[in-house]
Amino acid sequence: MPLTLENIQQKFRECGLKSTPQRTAIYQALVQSTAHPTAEDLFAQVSPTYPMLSLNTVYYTLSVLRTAGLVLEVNIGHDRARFDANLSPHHHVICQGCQNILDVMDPRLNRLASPSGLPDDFEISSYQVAFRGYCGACRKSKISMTTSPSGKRPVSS
Amino acid sequence: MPLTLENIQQKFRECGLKSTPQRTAIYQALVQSTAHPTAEDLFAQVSPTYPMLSLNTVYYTLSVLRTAGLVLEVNIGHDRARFDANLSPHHHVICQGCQNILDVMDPRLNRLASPSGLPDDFEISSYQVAFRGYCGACRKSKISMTTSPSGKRPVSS
DNA sequence: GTCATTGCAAAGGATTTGCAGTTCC
DNA sequence: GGAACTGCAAATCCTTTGCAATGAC
Repeated sequence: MPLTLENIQQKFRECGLKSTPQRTAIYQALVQSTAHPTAEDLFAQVSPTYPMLSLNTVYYTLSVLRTAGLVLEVNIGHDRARFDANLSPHHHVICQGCQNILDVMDPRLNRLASPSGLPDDFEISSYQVAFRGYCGACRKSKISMTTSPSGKRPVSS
Repeated sequence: MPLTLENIQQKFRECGLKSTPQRTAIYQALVQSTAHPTAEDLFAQVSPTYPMLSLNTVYYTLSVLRTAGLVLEVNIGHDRARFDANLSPHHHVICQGCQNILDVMDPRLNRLASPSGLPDDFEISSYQVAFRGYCGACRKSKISMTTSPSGKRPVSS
């Protein structure tokens, strides 16, 4: 189902959040994206529609939505925080070339056995698998890099 | 086997790295730790022995060792970077209370099937499972917090 | 009307960079 | 001797905080 503005506003109300244009736009942008955008990505995406929007508001909004349980922080590495509105249990694949993150919905991964070798009193509540590798495009660059006589990296941006 | 200074220095030589007292001390501290320390942790640990050591050097050394493949960056969340000299394939458990990281060596986790639903041309090269939960000590605090009439958090530091 | 939300500016913390002096090979 | 390494300081980047003005309910 497409998430209409009414859907979003109702969702906010259910969570006890005020519904403002900025907040709605930020959440909508996140819901519509599968790219696990950063705060700045969202800012760039919503900014054209709301030129007055400040990056600070994006951070604030994301922290509110995260506290309300409407979005998750998906952190790959310790660099900038990335966000995800996909709340169903899933895992991620990260391309080590372009740093893009894809969702992995494979249900087999949701049935891993508890790991052995932990202290008895450690209680596992959740887990996530992070696959790393190279997407098609980045593999091509890698190959041309490897075979290139100069050994130089292809232009990356 | 205990990693002697000679072992370390030979390792450095094999990787084409110069062997300096600071570098050796930093690497040794990391090898001897299972706590996945941050750069600052290592700085604090080595500092007493090398009072002239600068935090910058720790960062520089860690990046050199990482490039050489002698240490791995283990990033849980997007906060400060944490490092690990344990190169054998393993996974991690993170306590959401104290943020401590434990190694999980369960070999079953090293045989996960490739996930379904990926683009055909995506090549997975590795993966890591990050378990989250609460260690014994933090579970106790949680329970006492939950049952405490005031609902206040126990003093955390 | 009240309180959450917003925007702006400034602070904060982790990490990187520039550069001169030193040390290892 | 030359290149890599070190230390210090300053810069950078992402994120948070303070505060006054605005807007939702």
